[in-house]
Amino acid sequence: MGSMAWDTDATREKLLDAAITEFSDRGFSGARIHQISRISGCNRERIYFYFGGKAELFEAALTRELVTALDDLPIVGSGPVAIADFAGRYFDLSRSRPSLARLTFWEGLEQGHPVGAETRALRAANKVSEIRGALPALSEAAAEDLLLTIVTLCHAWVSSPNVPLVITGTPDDERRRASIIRTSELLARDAPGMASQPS
Amino acid sequence: MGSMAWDTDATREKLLDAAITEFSDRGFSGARIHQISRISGCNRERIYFYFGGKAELFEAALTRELVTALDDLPIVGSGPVAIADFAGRYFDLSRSRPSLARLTFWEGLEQGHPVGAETRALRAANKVSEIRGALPALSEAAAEDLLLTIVTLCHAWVSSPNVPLVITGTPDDERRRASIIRTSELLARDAPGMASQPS
DNA sequence: TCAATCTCCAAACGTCTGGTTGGATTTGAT
DNA sequence: ATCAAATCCAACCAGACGTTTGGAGATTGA
Repeated sequence: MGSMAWDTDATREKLLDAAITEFSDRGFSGARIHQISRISGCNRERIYFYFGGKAELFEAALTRELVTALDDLPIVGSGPVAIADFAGRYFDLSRSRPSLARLTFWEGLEQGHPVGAETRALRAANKVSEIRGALPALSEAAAEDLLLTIVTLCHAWVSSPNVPLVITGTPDDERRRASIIRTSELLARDAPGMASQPS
Repeated sequence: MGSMAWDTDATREKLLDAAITEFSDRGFSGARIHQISRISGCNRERIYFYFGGKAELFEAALTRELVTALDDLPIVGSGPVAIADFAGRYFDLSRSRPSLARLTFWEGLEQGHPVGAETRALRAANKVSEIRGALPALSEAAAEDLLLTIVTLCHAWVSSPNVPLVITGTPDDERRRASIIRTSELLARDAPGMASQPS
């Protein structure tokens, strides 16, 4: 009758959420299946039923978190300031959802091969197009380099806190945000026709 | 006098070298004590004799690799070009000894607290002074930000290859090197008092 | 209602892990 | 030759790990 069957989707979601948390905190090797089941409130066995194993769960968690990365961050307006604005919003996103940056680094350090490479490459390419739309003077390669620099700086800030700690003392979010924004703007301004370019 | 009984220092060194390799490759959780003993050629038990345990060996390996980081990389000359040159050499160093960058990220992601913080802070401060010596127009904070940006970009390039892969396709060392150098130079030029920047 | 099906869970399994131990073997000094 | 220290080695330990299993309880269709 009307009453709902088992809420199997909710179980999957709870497991995925817990997996994202645990894998983001401790990486693949450090994550514990027992801990994921504990914080999800589900039984350990459900992981194997729904996902197959630890490795597959890692992939599923990674996919879910990474694929939607650049989506909600359009570049509005045009010119270097629009790029700087985008960088600021990407910084804020990385700050508010550090699992994205951390999972990215875990993936690179532990796993090696990127999951969902095609999808991510596609979204990255779209973002590069957006950048070039806002900065027609930029070459394709320069736009890629710029996006890579912005993403790298934001990710590293949230996932590698001790380098900042050692260099600048107590980390200061606002200050770093301003620095990254400034860097992005300078790079955006550094286009052929606006200044002399490196070969 | 003369010759020593057993070359105990060599044993320590072999263990440390192997530990650096293994920890750099797989991180703390992923590294296997058995593997370290294997590639060092020493017995597993020697690790506990000399270092106490896995955690202490990790600290020792990290210390040895990180503390000497910025030492052999003086800033020669002055002006933005000197900074760009430094960035290029730091890039080359990171490329040729990736364990430095990787261990730094492992430390940040897994461990949290920086090992040898005081020593590293001191050397970083020295480097900041050097930068300011080459660029008197830069404020202390700006010099710190600049150093942090250079180090971050170089480290991330060698330890997080999939972001570049997804954004630019096949990674190109020379191209990235040029991009980081250009970024450093732009940042170095962006100082109060240098209102207009000729290239 | 009955039986089939699905979700969940507790317990168990086999393996691997970091770490320990005791003794055999090597080495240089005396 | 003898001694002591350094090393190796094999076995062992207890705990943690990822994974599997057997069945209990809930749900559904007839």
